[in-house]
Amino acid sequence: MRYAPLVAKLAIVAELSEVDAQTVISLCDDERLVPAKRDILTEGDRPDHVHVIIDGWAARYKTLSEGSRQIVGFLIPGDFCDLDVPILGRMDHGIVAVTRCHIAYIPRSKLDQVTSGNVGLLKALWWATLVDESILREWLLNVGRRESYARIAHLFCELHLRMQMIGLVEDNRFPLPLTQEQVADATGLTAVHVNRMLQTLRGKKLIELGSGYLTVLNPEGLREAAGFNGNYLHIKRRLP
Amino acid sequence: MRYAPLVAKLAIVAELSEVDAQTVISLCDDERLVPAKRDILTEGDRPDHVHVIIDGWAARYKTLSEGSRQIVGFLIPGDFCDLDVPILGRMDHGIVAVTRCHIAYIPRSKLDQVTSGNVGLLKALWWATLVDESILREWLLNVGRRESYARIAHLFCELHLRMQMIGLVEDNRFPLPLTQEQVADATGLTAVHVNRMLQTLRGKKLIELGSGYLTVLNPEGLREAAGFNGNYLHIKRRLP
DNA sequence: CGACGCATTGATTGGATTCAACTAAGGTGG
DNA sequence: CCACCTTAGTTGAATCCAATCAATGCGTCG
Repeated sequence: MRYAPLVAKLAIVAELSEVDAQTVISLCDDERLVPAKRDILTEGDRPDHVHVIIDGWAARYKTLSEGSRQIVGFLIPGDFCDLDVPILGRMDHGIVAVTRCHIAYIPRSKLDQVTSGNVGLLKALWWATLVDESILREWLLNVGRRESYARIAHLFCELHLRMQMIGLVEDNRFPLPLTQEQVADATGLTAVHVNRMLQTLRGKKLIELGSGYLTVLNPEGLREAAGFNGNYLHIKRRLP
Repeated sequence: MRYAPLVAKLAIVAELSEVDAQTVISLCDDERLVPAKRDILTEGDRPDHVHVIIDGWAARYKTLSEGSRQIVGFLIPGDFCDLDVPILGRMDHGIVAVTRCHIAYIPRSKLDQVTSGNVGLLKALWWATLVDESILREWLLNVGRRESYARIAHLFCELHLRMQMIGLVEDNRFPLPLTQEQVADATGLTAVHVNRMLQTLRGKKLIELGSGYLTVLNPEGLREAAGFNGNYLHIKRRLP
């Protein structure tokens, strides 16, 4: 059901009782729809809600004054957009909806109230933000030192694993609603070059990509091509 | 004095009373020396102390199996190495001493004890880790989308500002103990190319670099060359 | 002194960008 | 219902920024 990704994600680190799960779900009663390509949050914003992706994909991004864009993270169902705002004060980057998104708006006060009485849940939220940070380090390695081919393979390995964490992978196949330009912006390449590298990935029978889905034909081969090691995602529990 | 950087850094977000400052300093009584190029922490470690740089420079890094290295952050006096370990469980990257480093080893229990009774200090620590995350996003933009010349300029702008935050800049001049290879590893370039770009930066009279010091001759010019905007460092107080 | 680390310079190569054209798919409105 | 338009993906050719390979200078330290 629609909150399964969020609950599954938190359950990776926290012991969630049935009651806890219901508590989390009850926080998400104010849900709003954001169309694709619309900003969910803009640089400089001081939101007073915490935003959680219930359904759809979004991307954190930063831009250069001359116009080029770097995507600094993808947000999938169960991900929090702005847990850092109460401490940092304002968004230092934007978040844009990649697909149409269902977003839960949780009043900060309500969240504080729940977490102040539930250490496990609080820790799960910190875990989520620290894993985001760890992912950023890995992305920096990816963009800074991996060749373009491995770079794209690595991104796919990560998304594969993250989608698995929230139960959205079946037979190594999962929704991947990204355009080649978005992949380019995430990997520091151009769309044209991404296109070419995708073709070599297809040519080597590692992946099948099209109509919004990615099938990993050869998971071990893809990991090898990427030099992928998932430790940086800090998954503490066996995946379903 | 030797703890000034640490206190200055925390004071950027927290109201530190004289007593608070003394409390923080008293945490640092177990200080150890790490020679240059030695690992302070290695990937996979599960340290039971929190490590704080009292003096010297260090670098967070990740490596590819084939050998190339990406520096994912520089640590200067006042910086914490491993605040995330209690939540994540283990280091997902290494930290190496760039210069000889004086490191304070704070027992985790002792830190917990102090922060549990001092919300301001706790928030300051969270601020520090979230700013690290923000810096990572900016670095990703830097490596992914800025041209090599601007990339290096941007790094220097950031280090300039961060050194200012902890009171180590005089007349736009501050210690910069990095080799060109280390700058290369931080910017995703090669040492040879860094060398050439440094020369153009020098040629344009933006910087003077040598014998372990960087002088920013033209701060505004350097910021412009870099497309630098310091908001991502989330400095909430006027600098001294 | 010799060895080593670091900085510098030149010549060459190559991976990725740029520019441009073209196809395919999908949605919209007359 | 089909002409039109937009968006995404694909392909080719030319160009360029940064990497690579290689050699040299220079200071420091054992």
